[in-house]
Amino acid sequence: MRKGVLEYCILSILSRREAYPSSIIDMLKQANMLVVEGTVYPLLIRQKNQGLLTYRWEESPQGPPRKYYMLTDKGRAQLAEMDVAWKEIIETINMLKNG
Amino acid sequence: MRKGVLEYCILSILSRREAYPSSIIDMLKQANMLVVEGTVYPLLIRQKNQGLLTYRWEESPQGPPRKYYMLTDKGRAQLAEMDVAWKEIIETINMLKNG
DNA sequence: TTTTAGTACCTTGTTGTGCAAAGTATAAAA
DNA sequence: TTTTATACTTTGCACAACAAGGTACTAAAA
Repeated sequence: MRKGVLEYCILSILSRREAYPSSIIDMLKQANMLVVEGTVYPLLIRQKNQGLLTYRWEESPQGPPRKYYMLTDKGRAQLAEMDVAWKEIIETINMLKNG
Repeated sequence: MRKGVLEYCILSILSRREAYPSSIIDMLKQANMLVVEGTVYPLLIRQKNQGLLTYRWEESPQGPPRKYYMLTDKGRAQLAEMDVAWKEIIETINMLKNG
């Protein structure tokens, strides 16, 4: 069931602060939202191509440079829509369960 | 985002009472969970093949006979697991949004 | 100076889900 | 007997998630 909400999770994470893919994966793992690189990298690229995200390179203290992603205005608008949609889904489930 | 929770929705509907596919689709539509036949029929067959559902034929007052689906014990157990998983997903989203 | 270890980003091929569209079948009304 | 309404089913496509493997940069160890 977690599958469908991944896009929402990533926008939510980036709404708090910019982050690079490896750290996003770590955050999702810590939140019990297990995912793998092969899922997250293409998803970030898709969201960037939709104009929801943008990024900048930054040198790392150790290792190769990091690609810091952040929300665009369009991404913030999309997140606001998804906040509404998410509440509706929760309502819907409650309705189906309780009548 | 609705996509991933369809299986859960159907088990939830059938936990209240048995139902035939056309009426399940109507219930989902009324709950703003828009779906189409080409999604629901294969899903019901999948859940039946997994042993989560069973069905019986019943004559309709008008039109062709209806295929009434109902939960098996295994289906009820699966639903209980999904109830837990669903709560966890809601918690996870909250955590990602608020830290 | 070459190799290894650690970190980070990316791609390819497979699988399964959701959907549009078309198809089959029953029953009753026109 | 054709149409209308209801109901179940199948086919082919598109795309998302994943496993697995690949590329590349940096620093420390050999």
